[in-house]
Amino acid sequence: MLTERQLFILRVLIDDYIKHVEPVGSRTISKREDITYSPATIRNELADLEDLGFLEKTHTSSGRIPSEKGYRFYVDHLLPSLSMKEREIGHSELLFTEKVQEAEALFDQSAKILSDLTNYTSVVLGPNALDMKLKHMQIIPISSQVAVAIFVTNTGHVENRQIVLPDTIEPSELEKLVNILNERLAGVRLIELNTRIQKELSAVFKKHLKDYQNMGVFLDQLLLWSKKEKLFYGGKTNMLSQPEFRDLDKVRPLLDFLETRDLMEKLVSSSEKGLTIRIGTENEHEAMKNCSVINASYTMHGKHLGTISLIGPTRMEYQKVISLLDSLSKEMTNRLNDFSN
Amino acid sequence: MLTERQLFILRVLIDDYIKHVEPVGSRTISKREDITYSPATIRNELADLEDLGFLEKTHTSSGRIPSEKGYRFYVDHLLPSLSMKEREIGHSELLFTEKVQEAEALFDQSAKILSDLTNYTSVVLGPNALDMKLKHMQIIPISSQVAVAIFVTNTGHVENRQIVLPDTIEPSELEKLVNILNERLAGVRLIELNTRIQKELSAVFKKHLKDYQNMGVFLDQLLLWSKKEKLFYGGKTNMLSQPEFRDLDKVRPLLDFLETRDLMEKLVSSSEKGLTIRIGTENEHEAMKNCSVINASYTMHGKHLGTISLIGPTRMEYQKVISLLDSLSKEMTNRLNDFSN
DNA sequence: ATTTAGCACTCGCTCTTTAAGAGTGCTAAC
DNA sequence: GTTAGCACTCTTAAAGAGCGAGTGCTAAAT
Repeated sequence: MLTERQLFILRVLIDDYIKHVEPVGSRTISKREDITYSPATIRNELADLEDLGFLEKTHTSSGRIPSEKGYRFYVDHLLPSLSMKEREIGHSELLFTEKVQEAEALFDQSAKILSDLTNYTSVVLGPNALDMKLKHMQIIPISSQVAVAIFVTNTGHVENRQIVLPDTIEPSELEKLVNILNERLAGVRLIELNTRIQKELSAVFKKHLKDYQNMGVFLDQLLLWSKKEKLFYGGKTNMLSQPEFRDLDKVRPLLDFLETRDLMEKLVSSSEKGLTIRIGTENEHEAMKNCSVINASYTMHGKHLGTISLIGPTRMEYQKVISLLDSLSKEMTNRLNDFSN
Repeated sequence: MLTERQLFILRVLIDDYIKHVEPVGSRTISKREDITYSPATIRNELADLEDLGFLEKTHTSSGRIPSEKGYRFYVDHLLPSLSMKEREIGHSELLFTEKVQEAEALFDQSAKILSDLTNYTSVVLGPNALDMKLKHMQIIPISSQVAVAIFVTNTGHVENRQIVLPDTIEPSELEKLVNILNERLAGVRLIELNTRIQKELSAVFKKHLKDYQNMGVFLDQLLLWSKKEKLFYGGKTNMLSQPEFRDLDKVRPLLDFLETRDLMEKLVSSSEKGLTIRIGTENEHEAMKNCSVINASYTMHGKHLGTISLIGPTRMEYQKVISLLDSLSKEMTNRLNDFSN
């Protein structure tokens, strides 16, 4: 268990390091007005904190920098109360240029705003369209063999794909099929269409469709969902201006990471509501070992839809960033719910 | 006018510089087997070529590097015949993983292949969907006030947007409107829909639609095209491994440029068929002053659809890249035309 | 009239040395 | 328990030496 003084010193040190991005020595800390101990005393405390794993040295006679454990402790126990939150909230409303009409524009702008305000990189993970409910579907033939299948969701999202029409299928049959699907499956989440069809509609098909046999492959093709959630970026290159990434060999993996969809999706996904912070190796990827990721989820009618995330160096300004992310995700939630009125 | 020998030396020098990315001195050139002159002679020629503006020095006693004018001359007059082209062509067919079904996947893969093969950055500018012809349109109400408008083109592309339904409009009227549009405007390019309606359909509307007056704003909203051509990237971060961009302050503007849609679109657009090369400042942007851009257009039924482009340092391997780009754009053209069979 | 050998000279790089500065850990005194 | 003092470590920046690549010019050779 840490003493009051240790807690205090740890917090002061991390605050200072976050601000100046340079190892902090005992003298620097002792210079603060609210500190009554001498540098020597502080040195002793620092040595203890280092032994406990909260601090590190860059070399034998350097000042201290926070370790990953230090940051974790700082984030969990030492963050100043989010009292300044109020001030920021007023802000974020103003930041959206004019009124944002479509959800995509909202996501895009949110990411941009966040990265502009923080100078870090931000990502918004869009809602998974496949979780939306089918409003209407349609198949529009393009040529004798190719058609476009279109699915409109209750949220106004449109999924579409090209499909190959089997030779055997007749236009009238196709129409019947579409009618059945629309009648029976409206309101079903896209992702569930497949199972619902198999469970409930084979009888109906058998009754109304002539060559039901050949339909199987066609239906599979029609309902083979592949698209992933969309990602909206802000400040992709901001990492380049962070002092700890001044080195090309260190930024490269990071930028490559940002460009790799799968990794980003995994990084930024979080089923949890609210706010999660992952520090350094907690992100479980080499390229992210010097970064922290903060995910905040936005919702619609209380349901988790997606996340807005910030990626920055481990010594990011947690306090500022957290309150920002918190208010921004709430603002997104508000606006999204406004859309649906 | 340059002498034979000057031409020869200029070409050898640029070839060497492109290969080794280091200033080339007289000794290096004289060491080549097919050179019979002494370093001193070459020094004289080099001085002349420098006076003529084809070469530069990095400092008073360094070897020479090509100037922008030098590269331009090299590209225009000195490029070895594209005899190796044949060899590459066989290649590019094989490089596509399995069969590519949709156009988007083709563009994406082409960009990836190109950047993998060159280690530079590549961009494919997708076709402008607004140049495609309307196959079918539809308006699907989501709520009492919001609807989704969907336009399917003859190429199977789907454009969609959300629109606000005026209170005054009745469902039956909406249906009529859509029917009229589909009957009268099938085969018209999306971009032209607006003018066609204004020119030819006002009479029809007046006849069939009740509140034709209020329709104006609604139609404007419906046909307000904003989407731009899509961009597909490959090797976005490849520039980081180019020796001339080892410096962070030099890459930063470049990467920022790559992320700026407007600039990229302008950079990569070219109405010309075939292949265009822009070197350094010819790209008319500070961030691109040390880069060359090569655009190759791909077509469908002989019509220019879009471009596949390569962005690399001015000392890129023009020969290799040009032949690659040439065959790749042709391959894209082939495959696109196959789709439409 | 070219071409070439020779040579002095210029830069850029790398390596070493030096000195200054920041910071630590330890000891002994307060 | 706290602190002053001090030896020691490590980093950084600056200065200087030496090397190598390359040039430009001159004078001789072809």
